[in-house]
Amino acid sequence: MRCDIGKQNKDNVVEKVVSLAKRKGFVFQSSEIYGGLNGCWDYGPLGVELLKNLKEEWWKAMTYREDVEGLDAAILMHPRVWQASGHVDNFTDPMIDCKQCKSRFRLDTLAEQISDKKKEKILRHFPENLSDELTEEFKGIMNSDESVTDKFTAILENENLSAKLLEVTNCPNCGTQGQFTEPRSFNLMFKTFVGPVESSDNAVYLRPETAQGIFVNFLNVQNSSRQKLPFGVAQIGKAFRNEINTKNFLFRTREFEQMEMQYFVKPSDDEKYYAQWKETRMQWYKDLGMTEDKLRFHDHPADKLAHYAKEATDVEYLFPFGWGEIEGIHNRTDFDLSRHEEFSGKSQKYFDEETKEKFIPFIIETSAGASRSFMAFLVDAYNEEEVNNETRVVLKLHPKLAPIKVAIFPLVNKDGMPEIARDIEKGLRPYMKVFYDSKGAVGRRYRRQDENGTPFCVTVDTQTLSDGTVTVRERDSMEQERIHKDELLNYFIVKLK
RNA sequence: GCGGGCAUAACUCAGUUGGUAGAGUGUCAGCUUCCCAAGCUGAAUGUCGCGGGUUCGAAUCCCGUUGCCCGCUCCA
Repeated sequence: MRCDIGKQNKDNVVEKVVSLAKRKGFVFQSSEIYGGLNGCWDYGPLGVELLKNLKEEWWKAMTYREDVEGLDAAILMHPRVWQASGHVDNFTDPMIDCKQCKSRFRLDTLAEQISDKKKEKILRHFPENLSDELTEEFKGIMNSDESVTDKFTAILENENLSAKLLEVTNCPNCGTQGQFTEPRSFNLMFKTFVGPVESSDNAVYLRPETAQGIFVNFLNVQNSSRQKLPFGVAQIGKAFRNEINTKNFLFRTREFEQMEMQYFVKPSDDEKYYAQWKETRMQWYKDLGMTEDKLRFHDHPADKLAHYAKEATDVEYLFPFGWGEIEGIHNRTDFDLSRHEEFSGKSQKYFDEETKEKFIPFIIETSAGASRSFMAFLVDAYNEEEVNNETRVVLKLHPKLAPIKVAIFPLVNKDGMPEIARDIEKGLRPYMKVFYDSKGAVGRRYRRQDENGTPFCVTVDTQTLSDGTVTVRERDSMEQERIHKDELLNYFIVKLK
């Protein structure tokens, strides 16, 4: 019972944020007037500012330093890139469902869920009912030196034998036989075509990650920037994955934006820089005001690492629906550059002047989700407070992230106050995103800005007319101080630094 | 992809046994207001997600579809 109530409250937060996001212009559903497009979202006037600020903070933190260069690679890349990266082969998940108990299994891990004894038994009886041709294929696999699990998996992944084996395999969950659906294969990459003709000869993919654009430019960047190891290359850009399920607002979408930095190091330095970047990246979220208690590392256990990784951890944020990854930090070893060297035939080695050694660098990857961070910052900022027996909705966004930095009001819309307020607006506008409002009661205007996350409101009142000072109201504390209008620009520049 | 829930104004929702839609909030215009959203007057807004069907008549019943949420699954 208590659980259910808790869940309801949690769900409400996401719903409230989605509702607020639409109402105030942060996020709209893609193609909404046509009924929407699954898993795609548009950023509205305030959302695009928040997203831009978020990316800018990342860009400054990650590239305004001696040892990191920026890059913006094309979304479309040579198809061989994705063969080298492993995405063509590994980015697919053939899956089956048990019609009886509705359990779903990945074909490549199904064998692990069945005992060796059982598998041997199934395989022993399997040759029955096979055509001669298939029997040959079957024997070929069985005569290898692989483990029984690998043999079983090999047959499951064999186009001709798979269905036959599934017929005689029991569901690991409910034990029912012969109730598996056909394996469905999903390649999570979006495919399209270069040029006017749609044929497999000119198929290309929308990149499923920005990282490969960095890897293939490793030597270009290194040569042109004269960088020496260790150094990094950073990039912000869209990536696309044809996810089976989209979920949780901006958290799992088919089109999303990444902020990735690949740090090239001597192989012997990998652990040092992996640890260093872990801390640096975690601190970034904290510095931008994300609640510390809702941040943690989730280290990947050694047996669950991706094929390219030696070490991996996620920076996770406690969303209303649970912990979710907002950034991955990986030690990718020399996997990527070695693969590209192999597939392109172009040496990717680095020559170390000091030791006179030639080697392929290791890569420490920091891969942050811009869209996911956006959602995390938004959810984290959402607050409802009781003020004078009323609920105040306020987005406590860090001033650096806030879409609008300063709102400027005349206390009343007469007596020369609007003119002064307009002058103040004009003076600040070239330096920061400002907003002018003269409509309705001033309290209402304050609350409206609270919902937008605007950290400061300037109000021109009667006293301004005589001594030139205005009130500056701070969003979170709702406290005011008087500042001379000519000091405002400096005041805010310091506050927003 | 499976199962469940939901879909009515910008937002949150109401809509009785089928008779062509309402409220609150918000928005806009004006008045009032010297500092924290509920003062006054007035106004705009919906082919009731979309497409079929049943019916004299569908927001309401049936089928399909799309989207969102939850669970499972998945997330190299």
